[in-house]
Amino acid sequence: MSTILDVAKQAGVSAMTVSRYFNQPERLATATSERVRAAIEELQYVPNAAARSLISGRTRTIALILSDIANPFYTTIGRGVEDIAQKHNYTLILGNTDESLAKERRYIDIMISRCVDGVIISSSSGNEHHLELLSKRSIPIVLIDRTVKGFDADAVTGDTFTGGQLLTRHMIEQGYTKIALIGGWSGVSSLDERLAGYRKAMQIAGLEPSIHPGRTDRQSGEEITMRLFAENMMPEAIIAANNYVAVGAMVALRHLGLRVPSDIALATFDDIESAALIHPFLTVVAQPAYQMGSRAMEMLLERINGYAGPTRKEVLPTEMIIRTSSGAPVPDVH
Amino acid sequence: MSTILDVAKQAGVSAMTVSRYFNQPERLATATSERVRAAIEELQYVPNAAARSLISGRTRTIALILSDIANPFYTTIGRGVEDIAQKHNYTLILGNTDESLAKERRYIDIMISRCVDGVIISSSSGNEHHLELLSKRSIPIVLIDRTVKGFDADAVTGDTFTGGQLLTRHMIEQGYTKIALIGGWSGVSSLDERLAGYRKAMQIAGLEPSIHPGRTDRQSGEEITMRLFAENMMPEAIIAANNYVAVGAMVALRHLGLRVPSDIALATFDDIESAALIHPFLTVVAQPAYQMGSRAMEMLLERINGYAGPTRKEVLPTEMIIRTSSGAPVPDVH
DNA sequence: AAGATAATTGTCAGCGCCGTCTTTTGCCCC
DNA sequence: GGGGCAAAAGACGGCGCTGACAATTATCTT
Repeated sequence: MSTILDVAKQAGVSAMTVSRYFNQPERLATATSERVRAAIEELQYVPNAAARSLISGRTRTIALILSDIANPFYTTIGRGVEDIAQKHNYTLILGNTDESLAKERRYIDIMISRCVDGVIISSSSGNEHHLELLSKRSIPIVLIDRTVKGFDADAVTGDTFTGGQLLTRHMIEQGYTKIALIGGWSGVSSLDERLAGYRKAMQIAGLEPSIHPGRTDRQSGEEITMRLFAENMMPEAIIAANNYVAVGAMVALRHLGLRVPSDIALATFDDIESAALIHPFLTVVAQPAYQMGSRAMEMLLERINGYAGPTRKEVLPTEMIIRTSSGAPVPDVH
Repeated sequence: MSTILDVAKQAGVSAMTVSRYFNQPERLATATSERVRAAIEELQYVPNAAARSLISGRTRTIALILSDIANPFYTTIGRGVEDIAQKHNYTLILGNTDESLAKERRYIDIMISRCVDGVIISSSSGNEHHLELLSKRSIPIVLIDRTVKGFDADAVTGDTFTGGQLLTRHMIEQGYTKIALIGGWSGVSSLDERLAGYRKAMQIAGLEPSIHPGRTDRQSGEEITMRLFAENMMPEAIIAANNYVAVGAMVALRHLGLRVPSDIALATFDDIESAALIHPFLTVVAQPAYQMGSRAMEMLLERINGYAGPTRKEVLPTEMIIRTSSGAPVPDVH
């Protein structure tokens, strides 16, 4: 609407003086400052961010790129990122990729074009090609939840290898021997780690792994579970690659008339907190999603503010929460 | 990094020609076009969005301002908005207000400063003051989930008055007479409507309403429920103002050693889909959150693209989903 | 083949703001 | 009261891009 020049005219000063009102207020005489303030208020002037960042090259904007902004795990991450961003006067751009590399690629271009000051991304990529585009332009990146092979950057992840191992061992301790791992695919670090943890625990126990990859969404969990029984695999326990796969599995099991945990045990990764509070049911390896988000944002801010040291890989501890779905006696209401 | 001038030099043309490559490609000779394309590729040129919008005044950005981006109801709305935005090449800025008018106000300034092309907002405001700032600058607004008294704008809401009435009547039909409404506060349209629906149903049945306002978060639901029993109100049924309040109520009830629905019935608004799929438990009045989001974005796009007709108020139907928490015999697994 | 028309490309200025440098003003001291 | 200095305010250009118009080239027409 009104520009800096309008304000200047109104206050009877030069545009530069108005600019200083915002950027170096201590350099203005009190009387001038007050005149400018009044003019700004009267004209309801708000500086144009585009013009500012055209000069500064900075936008006080960061991008958060996730595969599904409706998944409680990611929204909790988002909440963590936003809280810190807001505290530091950064604005958040949100991108949803649906695990599509093409969409991810598109967002990268948008981020470049918009000169975001930094990017937090949970990349579906096995290779690193896209992300190089950002770092080539020295846009700081923090990887979250998933690392990318061959691409070195700050990263915040959960210790999902240990989580996978614990979860599998827990199932074994319940006396199950036919334990199937369903959903997820190779190439995505967090899923690979879960898989590795599962394999290790199975191997130690001398059990045959039974791996059924797919995607990470609900439908995939449903399909794989249905297939499992259609093909007469009849596992005694299912470990789902993530929360949505578990939800899909539950739907399928109900469909099949199977009761959890009496007919079959189920466990997964990434807690759905609201569901657990309503009804503590799913045994999970929970990752500290909020903390992952806030920590990632903090690390990004450090980079934005000039930290140029070696990349940092923060692996946050995961926590196994035993509830009823895995068939264990639950010590207490959690 | 590289500017349009670098590309122009590289391709041996003027900057304007490069600009046309993006904006009016049909006006370039094929050979020129190809030379420009090559130069762009070689330099990995990406146009600077700030410079563009400085001229055009448009940013292909819209803002989504919600009270809690981690609440499944709002994230589903967000997903709906994002899907449509992405399809039309719009980028999403996210704002989280925690029901704070101050934060809401701050975001409004940020939106103005960033020249967003439109705003979708679920305002916590009873009065309309902030939003006028946007409309004064002719930034299109679509209200979502909540309307604002005295402020006329396009709006997408759920029919939560009818929902509230149905839910209350449902409780009454289960034979409950002491039915408490908890959480939420006056001034927020969607909560007021729920309240009105509740009142009406209670009145028709000749029952005494029992209203215990608060906030919309989990903690509030927990506190109010605890207080209800501390003060010996002993309701037979609780209707929570929204999903998070219900989650809080569940936590409190479990704490109190009460079983739902045998000791007390519970129902609420806004489904938590993943929770329901894991375990169909909470009776709810569900709003079509995804559709609300996508519809709001579509309406916003129409405004952005010049629609200047009268404001539209879309009230989407809600659906009562009867599950076990309300004590009704559940017809079938839902 | 000259003039007219259309297609293609270029020039220049300016969007709103701020960095840099220059000018003006106010103040102090002897 | 004038010289010297610091504080305060202004002038100017340019960030990267595109709109409006101008200039150039190609394509027709008769």
